[in-house]
Amino acid sequence: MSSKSEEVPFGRRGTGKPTINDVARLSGVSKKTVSRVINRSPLLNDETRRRVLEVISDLGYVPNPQARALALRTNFLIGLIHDNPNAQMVLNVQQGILEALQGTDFEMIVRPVDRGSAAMLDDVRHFLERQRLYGVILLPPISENDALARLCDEVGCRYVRMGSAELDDPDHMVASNDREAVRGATAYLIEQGHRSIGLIAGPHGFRSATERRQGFEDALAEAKIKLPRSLIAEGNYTFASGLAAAEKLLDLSPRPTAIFASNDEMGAAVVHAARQRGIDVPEQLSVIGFDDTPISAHIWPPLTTVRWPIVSMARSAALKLLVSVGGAEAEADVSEPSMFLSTLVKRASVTPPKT
Amino acid sequence: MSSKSEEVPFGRRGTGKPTINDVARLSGVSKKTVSRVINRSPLLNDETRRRVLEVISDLGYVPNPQARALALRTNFLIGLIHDNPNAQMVLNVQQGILEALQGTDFEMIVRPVDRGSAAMLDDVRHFLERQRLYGVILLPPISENDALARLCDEVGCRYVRMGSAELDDPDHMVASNDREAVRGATAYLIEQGHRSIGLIAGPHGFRSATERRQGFEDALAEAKIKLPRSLIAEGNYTFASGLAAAEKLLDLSPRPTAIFASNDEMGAAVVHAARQRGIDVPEQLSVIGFDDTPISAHIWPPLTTVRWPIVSMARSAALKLLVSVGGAEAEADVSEPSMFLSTLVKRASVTPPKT
DNA sequence: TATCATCTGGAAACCGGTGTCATATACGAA
DNA sequence: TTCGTATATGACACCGGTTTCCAGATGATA
Repeated sequence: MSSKSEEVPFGRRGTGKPTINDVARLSGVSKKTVSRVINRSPLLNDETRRRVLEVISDLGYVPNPQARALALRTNFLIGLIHDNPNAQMVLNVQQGILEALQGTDFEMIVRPVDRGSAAMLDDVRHFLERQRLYGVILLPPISENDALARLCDEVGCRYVRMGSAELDDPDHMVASNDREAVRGATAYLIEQGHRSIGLIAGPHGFRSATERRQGFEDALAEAKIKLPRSLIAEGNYTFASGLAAAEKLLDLSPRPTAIFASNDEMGAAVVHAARQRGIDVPEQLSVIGFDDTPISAHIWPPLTTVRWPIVSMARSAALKLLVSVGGAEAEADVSEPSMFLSTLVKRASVTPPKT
Repeated sequence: MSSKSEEVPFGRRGTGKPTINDVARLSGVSKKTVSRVINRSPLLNDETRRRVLEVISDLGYVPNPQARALALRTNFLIGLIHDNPNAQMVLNVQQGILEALQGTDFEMIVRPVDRGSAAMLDDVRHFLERQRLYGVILLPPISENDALARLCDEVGCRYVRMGSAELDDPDHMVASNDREAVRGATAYLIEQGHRSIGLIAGPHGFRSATERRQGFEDALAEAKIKLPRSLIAEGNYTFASGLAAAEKLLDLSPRPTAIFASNDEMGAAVVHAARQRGIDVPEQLSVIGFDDTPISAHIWPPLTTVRWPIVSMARSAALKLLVSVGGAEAEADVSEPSMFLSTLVKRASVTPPKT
């Protein structure tokens, strides 16, 4: 004994857990039958099923996910691939996914990626090929990358993209109607009497940015309001970039009486910049954000914003992936919705302009 | 063909990937030898190793993690168990863990739990037993639950607890010196001339709350300042609870000239409540928060706060779990640090009192 | 040169499930 | 009574690695 082993000991640990063989032996059936019970095969004798279930329950038997993963050539993990800098949004998405996974055997694995990196696609490919995930959910903005979606197809990994507009066929997509929502929010500002409205757009090349900008322009066009280019500033969804953009707009003269920011971080930055300049919000400047993340309710004044149903979208995305599982449950073939509507949340940051 | 299969088709998908057998055949050695190469066994002929590595590289062979997990009786997943409501903090922890896992074969799996639920421990036990995680990281506040740590021991799962004070032996713990940090922050307020300082404490029963409160009391005691109970209000780390607590303190008369909030959310709430009452921060009220989450820099005025090195702590926690892996690397036995120091970040929310 | 310890590498079992296919029983029809 | 035919179950190989155990090769020592 204690003969020095050839190999490094690594992670070995004994496990005293009951296996499918134990269950089979004790209930006097074969492994395969136990497997059938576990997988809810419809071809079983009720009496047999009952007996096996009883033994399973007595033993506290739990099937080994690793063994299943090996045999089925896919594990029970849903991956979340994202490069989103907004913590609240990422966490909301995680929450939505986990809600969907609740009660199933699936778990969630998180994988941030670096859009900037040239090796990004290779990294993801390596990741997907190694892990043999059941499926992945792509969070914007990286979800807008078509090459990534193609890659998933290529390696045979199910995927659902979350987005601000249609990106793909509904089976692979969950989206919100950003354009229409922003149109509505902007129209609200116009209703209130604003005519000089600034836009802090999202970064160039982002679908969400384009959609929101178009919604903004739609509303102005409807009201036949001209939009000088100077009233559009670009940010990249961070507070800091929003600050810079806000400063540009607030230094204009005449100054816009309202600003629509393409997300709450940048909206909060507008409020911040205004305060630094002694401009009162909302008395002298109305502000609307987008997302309805907690920050919008926590700053003063609380931000009027567009509520983006991100948790529901994420839940739906995860459920889309799981469809075709469930087997026996046959949870009706009510397919998950693919399009979600955003709504305007009116808070204190908007009033009619003084003029 | 198309004979209706007995079983549900489930997740099967063909995989055309090279296996260890292919590698063995092509390089003219046995599976075991390939396995030795992969696991960096020191007992190999260099020539053999070279040849095998070449074939591996040619084939683009990647070992199947599911098969390894089955054989080794542990997978390559690190779990993050948390019940923390602060998105930024959870994400920071995820970031730290992922930094540590970078370049290894490990992935991170996230598991939020509900402290309130009576079934919490059973849920976690089930989760750990099923998944056979390599190890888990426990985030506060749930990390302070000793029963949870015992449970990990019991099911044979490595764990590291993150905390605000020593919770356990250093092998299972990464902590910060909250008490001393808060003492310093409070001393700073006292230096500035404040004598009537309010505290918004964390929720009763939380270690972090106790530590921070004690640090606060330490500083006052050192300066021989009496602390009436009315100057202490309790929140539960959320913005809303901070608002209620702040209102209580701000309605006092005489009103405190400074408030220490046990986290940034509640600190931001103090600023918010002050503004609602027309109290100027920092002219009429100084505020200090804790954590240095982004919100502290984004509100106006930016919050002086205690920087909690949460990313480093999380990274260190993950590295602690991975110790004993690495095998050949033998990355020196420099053990990961267990205690981290928090530092005061001075921003605009503190000035000497006017009086 | 004979002997023994040390390397090196292979065959086969194993981890714990699943698929395929064959078989045994039950039952209705010819 | 004799066949299908459907239902219920089992034997066995397989997923892709790791480990045990053993044997041949090598080199040092007597």
